[in-house]
Amino acid sequence: MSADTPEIPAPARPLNFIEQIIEADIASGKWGTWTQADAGIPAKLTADGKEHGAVPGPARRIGKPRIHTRFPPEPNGWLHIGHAKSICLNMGLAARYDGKFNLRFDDTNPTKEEMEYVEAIMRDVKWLGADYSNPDWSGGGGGGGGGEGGGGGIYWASDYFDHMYEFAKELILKGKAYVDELSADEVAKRRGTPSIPGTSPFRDRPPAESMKLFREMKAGKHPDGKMTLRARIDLASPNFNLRDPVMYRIMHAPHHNTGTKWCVYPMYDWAHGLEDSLEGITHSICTLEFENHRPLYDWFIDAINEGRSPDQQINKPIWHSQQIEFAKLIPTYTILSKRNLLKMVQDKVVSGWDDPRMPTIAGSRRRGYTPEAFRTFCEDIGVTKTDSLIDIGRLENAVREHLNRVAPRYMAVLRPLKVIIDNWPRGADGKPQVEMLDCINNPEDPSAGSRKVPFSGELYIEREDFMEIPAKKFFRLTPGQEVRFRWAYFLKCVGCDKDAEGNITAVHCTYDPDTKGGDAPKGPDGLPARKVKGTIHWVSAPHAVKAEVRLFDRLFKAEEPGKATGNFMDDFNANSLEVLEAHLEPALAQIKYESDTTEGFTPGEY
RNA sequence: UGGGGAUUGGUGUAACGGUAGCACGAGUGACUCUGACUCACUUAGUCUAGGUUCGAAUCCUAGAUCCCCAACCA
Repeated sequence: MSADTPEIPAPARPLNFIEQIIEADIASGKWGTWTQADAGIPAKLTADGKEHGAVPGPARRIGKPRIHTRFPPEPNGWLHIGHAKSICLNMGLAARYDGKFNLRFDDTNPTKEEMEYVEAIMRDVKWLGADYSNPDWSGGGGGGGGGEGGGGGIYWASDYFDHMYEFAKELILKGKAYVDELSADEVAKRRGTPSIPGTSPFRDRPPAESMKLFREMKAGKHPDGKMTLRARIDLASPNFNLRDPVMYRIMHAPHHNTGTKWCVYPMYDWAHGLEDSLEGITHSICTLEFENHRPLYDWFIDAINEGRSPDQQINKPIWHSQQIEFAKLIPTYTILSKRNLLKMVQDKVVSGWDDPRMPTIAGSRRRGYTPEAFRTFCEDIGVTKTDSLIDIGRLENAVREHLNRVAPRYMAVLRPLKVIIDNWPRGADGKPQVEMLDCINNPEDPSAGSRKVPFSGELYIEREDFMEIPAKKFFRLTPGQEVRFRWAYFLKCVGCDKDAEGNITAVHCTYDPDTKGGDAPKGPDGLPARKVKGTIHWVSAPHAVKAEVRLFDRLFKAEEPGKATGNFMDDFNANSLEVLEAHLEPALAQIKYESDTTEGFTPGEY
């Protein structure tokens, strides 16, 4: 990174529309540059009330265009793969422009939120690669060589409740907000229609009176639902979000962060822009359904800033972030709405939010998916404003592609069929001799090395790797055909045993000692003397370690569950889980029991 | 019905008045210590109808279809 060349990495693909906006912003200098003061993590109060000091940002960031994104989940459920798209987008932008990325909990509704979710979310965001707490975090990662990003820190909407309350009082004083005593039902009735304006008898209440009532609301003098604070905007607006939206409602409910300090809680529209503003977010990226809220987002900030001037010592204008909307992820063969995922967990049709079949990030992790795969996938599907249905196979492709590159290979037999090598040497006790063979761990990666695996005269192979009467183009084991047992020997099938019902119970083979290691003997020309068309995997029967293996199918049979009937459970796939007793090679079994990182492979865990 | 968005091969996404390209899928072939992977080739598209222009996916007009909005949810 030299001083005189642009820092922004060359795009590996066309810029998406948000990047185009950002490039234009940078060109115009819209958001200014990072200063010594704001390049790191500011001093703030943490959730437990303790203040921690400012953490300085890296020197390299100072003077560069200011790009600051955030991921603002409500902690009311576990993160799913749709959130992964948003996280990858936001942290990717921060990384690309060497800006900052905040994780912020949008915890404005204590009746729906729980610390269990907070912890799960932190785990998942971190796992995806966003080191939000490190001011000098280098995002982007290896391989593709992304830029360096910045951890902006972890934030809570609830930490801003005091600020929000003060701003609300300002709006009341300006006549831009009033306390309304209509019940929820009455508000709904009086909301009007697209052509008929809404009404409220309290709309012209004097500011002083609203102020008194608002203080009483905060002081806990009124029960839930008795009154609200509403923004005084436009009861005739064709955009219903502007028909005097509620800013505060009364909720006598304890909050995981603020305890019982508050009994009035801010609504999303009032809170969200302020959260972005207080954190100095430049680009507030959200999904398409908030497009109708953008005028309101802007209205609130403008309303606060009205009458403020940059020249003043205090009461300077507050930061005004830019909201940008993109289409959320809609994958095939699953559902993503938290409400429905919660229902599946509560109804126990899955084992929990992290059930490996769930479309959650935690479920994906247990299933063996990798963060790299998610990032590749998100790059692959792009960012647009078009509602598009994404084939879930594309995510699975990304996973396979990554795993194919890095995963060590072991052998396991899921549906065993015994193979007996008739000419394999046996000891005096009749037991087959054992030979330790070298098996390559990953043909794609020589540095992964090899392992020793026992081989003997009695093996297991997959049932489907043998056919007594072969189908056309069947290159595996069948009477008279020679195949390679991976990394072992060429074996030729000479027949099979059957039980009284005619089921095949064992296959008999002979082996060729000259093919040890799985290579055909070389002819005089130095080339292999003969070839086999098939290679199959195996485990040694006397050494095989038994394990329970769970095979996961898609949770839903339909491409778009619930589309036809409206009830997504109608498309639930009852056969989504198959439990097998499998036979593993000892090396694999060892790996499994030793490792606590290969969650998706631990026998007996599921 | 009112407001806000969207529409390019089977799917996803570029092209921002100047050759409709890329990826996935599919098909064919080659290669292969798993028929996987990899590689090569092929396949197929601008919602409709008008208009402006030398030239339109792109600009204009009209229409069609889909998504979002009338929680004291986010």
